[in-house]
Amino acid sequence: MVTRTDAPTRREQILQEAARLFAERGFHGVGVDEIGAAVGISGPGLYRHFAGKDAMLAELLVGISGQLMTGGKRRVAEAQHGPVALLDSLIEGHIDFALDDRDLITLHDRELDRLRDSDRKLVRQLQRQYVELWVECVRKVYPELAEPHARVAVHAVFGLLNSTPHLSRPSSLPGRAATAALLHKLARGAFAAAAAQDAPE
Amino acid sequence: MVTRTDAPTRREQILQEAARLFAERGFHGVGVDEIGAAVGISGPGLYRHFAGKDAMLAELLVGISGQLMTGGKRRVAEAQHGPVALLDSLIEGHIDFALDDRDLITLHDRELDRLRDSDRKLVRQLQRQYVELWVECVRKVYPELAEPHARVAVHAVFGLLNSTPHLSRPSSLPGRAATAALLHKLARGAFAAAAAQDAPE
DNA sequence: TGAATACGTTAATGACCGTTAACCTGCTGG
DNA sequence: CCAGCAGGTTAACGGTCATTAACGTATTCA
Repeated sequence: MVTRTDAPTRREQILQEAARLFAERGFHGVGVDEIGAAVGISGPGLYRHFAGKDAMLAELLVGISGQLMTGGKRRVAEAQHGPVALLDSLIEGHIDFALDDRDLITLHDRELDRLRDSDRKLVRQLQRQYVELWVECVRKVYPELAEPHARVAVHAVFGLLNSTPHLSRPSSLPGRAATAALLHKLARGAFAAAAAQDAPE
Repeated sequence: MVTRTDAPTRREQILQEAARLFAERGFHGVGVDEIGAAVGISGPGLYRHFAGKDAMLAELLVGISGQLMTGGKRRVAEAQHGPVALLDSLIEGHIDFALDDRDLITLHDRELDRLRDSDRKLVRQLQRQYVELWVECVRKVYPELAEPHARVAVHAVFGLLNSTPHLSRPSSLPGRAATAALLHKLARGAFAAAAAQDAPE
């Protein structure tokens, strides 16, 4: 992991606050004045940094799917201990993202339809590729699992891993590490069950 | 299941179309004129049936959580074959809902924050009770699972089961029955894995 | 019959909000 | 030293949109 020591640029501040607000109240539910206020400048000042409100959302969503996709590809490339270890690595990466960037995860599947056509296409393409990464890996681990089933299972596990934002604010959570471990087990268990032969009645 | 033979009232038509539109483009992304047009009347005509746009969303969300809660309680009351069968019954009920009322499931965790305080409180309370229903049942099936873990697992499984709206339109799905069966297996597998002792390295 | 009621209509109102215009200030490099 | 740019400001414009007003029509029923 690359840890940054330098201060975030104004642009980055804006993106972060915009992500928080969009996640809280929805894209249309937040005004540019509020986003400005959140970083200490006022409404129209944002236009020195972004072409418009849409552009902020686009940059956020493209950034998210790109990051997921990049991380996934890196893990695939670095895989040296077989498909099982790779699957664990993918799961771990996704969990880190879900736990550390709740706002982005929320936006990711909530505001996609508010994008311009071209941006939406790009994001969807990245998402699809990311899914394919997982599907391929899952099918190597569980060859008996038919492809359409594997795809549904992958989507379902994404839903499972992305469920953390729905938890009442980090209150009585078992602690970040324990939560991550639990989610990991849940995901692995789901895949394993999908692949298992139907149990006799 | 109670099957209705009589035609839906205008009110119900409106609610259904509003649900579809809200799910597609978000509460703030849909105008009252569009909702009206979807049922063949125009904008302000809706005010003969609802106090306002907010009221429609409120009725939808309260209805959803109420329905989930009622169905859950009924299943608990009817349970006669032990906790395992009850858990299966709860899972089955939730899957039916997720597959048959995609729009409502989508709204359910996307637009909650657009509600008036009192309505939001009511919905959240119903949701919490529904979760508790599940948590109790899960803990009977897996007594070794600590309560906070069970709660996280239940939320995660909801995310898993609610993932169907994210699937590209009912295209290459394995068919409704097969999808339901697969989701069921995934959910059971996830719970089982949560309860299993940590596997030795 | 005829009054009330249910269910629409179109036009107007008023608020909100994204965006642009016009203007200001301080730093920075030639 | 001053030109130019980066990064702000407030005020104004224009469109969208929920809601209300005012009005019409058919059905019901006493």
